[in-house]
Amino acid sequence: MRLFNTLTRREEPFAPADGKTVRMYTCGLTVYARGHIGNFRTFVALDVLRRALEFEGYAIRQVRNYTDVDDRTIAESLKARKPLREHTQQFVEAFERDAAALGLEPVEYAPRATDHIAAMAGMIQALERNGHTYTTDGSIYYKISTFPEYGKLARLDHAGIKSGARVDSDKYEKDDARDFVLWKAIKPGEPSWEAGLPPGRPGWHIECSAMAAELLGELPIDLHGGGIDLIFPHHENEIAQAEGATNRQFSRFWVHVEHLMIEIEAEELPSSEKMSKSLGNVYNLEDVAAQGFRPSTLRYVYLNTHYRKQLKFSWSVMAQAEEALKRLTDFLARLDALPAGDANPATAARLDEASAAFADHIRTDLNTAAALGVMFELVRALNSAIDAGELPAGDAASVRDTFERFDRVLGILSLRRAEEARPPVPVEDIERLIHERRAARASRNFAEADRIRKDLDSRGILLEDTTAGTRWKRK
RNA sequence: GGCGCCGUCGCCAAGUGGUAAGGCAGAGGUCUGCAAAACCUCCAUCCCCGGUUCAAAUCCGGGCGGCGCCUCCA
Repeated sequence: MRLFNTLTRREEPFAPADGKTVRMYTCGLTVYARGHIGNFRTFVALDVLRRALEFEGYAIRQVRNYTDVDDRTIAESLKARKPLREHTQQFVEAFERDAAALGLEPVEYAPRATDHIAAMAGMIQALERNGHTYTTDGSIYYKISTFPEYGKLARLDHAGIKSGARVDSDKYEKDDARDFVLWKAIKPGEPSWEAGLPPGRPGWHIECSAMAAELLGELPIDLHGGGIDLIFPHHENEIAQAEGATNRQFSRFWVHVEHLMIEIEAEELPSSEKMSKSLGNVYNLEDVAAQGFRPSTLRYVYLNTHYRKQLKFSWSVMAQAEEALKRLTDFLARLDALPAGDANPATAARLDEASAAFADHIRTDLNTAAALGVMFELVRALNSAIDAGELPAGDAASVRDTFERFDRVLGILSLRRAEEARPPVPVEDIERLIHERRAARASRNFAEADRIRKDLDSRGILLEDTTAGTRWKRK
């Protein structure tokens, strides 16, 4: 497996340190609002990474956290006049629903930051012992000047950070503009913890360092991932914390996923901007459904672009993906109606070739777009073989196996299948109507046959007549 | 102002030194009660200008355009 490592800005061979289990930490959602499809691009990309590593035969121990205490979660819970925990709970649940809808595999640990305050306090105390901190007005800060390697991930030099055009908006007093807060002093109306520190609450960055070390064991962990916007300051600060506290490397590999972009309307020149809550240009899974699309289609859109490239999202792209996905599922459905006969030796060769090419692309920094291309080339070859009468039923199982193997990494076909299992019309009704329509067609009552098809069509079910009978699918 | 990424067919998108994957859309054809699906054929020389090389979409330089980070952010 070759992966692009942000630490070195190079593609490098990746394997877990112990050769067996990948210990990975991926930054999750800040639960002050429902996650949008830009957030989920990252989560799906990291899910594919997880699946690809499993495909390689590794076991996985993954942490994906919920940030449930920070300025925004607190502000929103105050606004909603709800306790912090209660307010964030609904977004944790929404995330879990959305994640399942997009076919994300469950992770081993999905901790909420507020359940791990003690681990954070412990790391802050270790940083104090190592001389990396100072306290001002009850808040504890990380003194960057004590960590010479600061900036090694983001590759920002000190001068660059200082001369930034923006003014630091943090209200707390810091010695140096680059210093960041580890623990914020208690403020009226805000939740606080003690945990052996002055009453207060954790800064944003400490949770990830602390939970990674607590849940994944000895540092360094194998891999840390997240959205590209987290490189600085979040991941840079995580490194300073974990390495300052333990004097060990934090993570061997860093993987970052590019943004999902959305077009800016009413601009003469084609331009776009990242989807983000602060820009107010977000769509979530509910909006996707309202446009008539299923989560599997979105997952396909995600995989059609390499994870390190900005993804140009639009509803037109979704419609294109839906058609592409149908081509795949239509092909798989054709496999059910193959003529009897023993396996054709040519099929196995074709399958092996495609499997090798597919694995090769996935192993090369997770090139899912190229891997999809392999899949479609195989579909065309096999469709041709069916038309030529060269793909007998004896080949069906191995063909299906091959696509199932691809899908263990992509997670698209199984997701679509799960969606199909809940069609808008009960399956018994569909089958009854197909039966009635067959009788009508047998007696050449085509008007009635067409009426039944139109009726189902209006309810979201398409009927297709094949030599092996009539089959149905969702629109 | 600093750091970095990107610009490939109408749309989405692989390819990063050896002569342009794939999907969608489109055109023509085969098949078909109709419809669909499928198949066949057609459909780009890679933003512009220089340079390096036997050979460049791929490397270098300069433009033009888009985007991100430097502040909360997936």
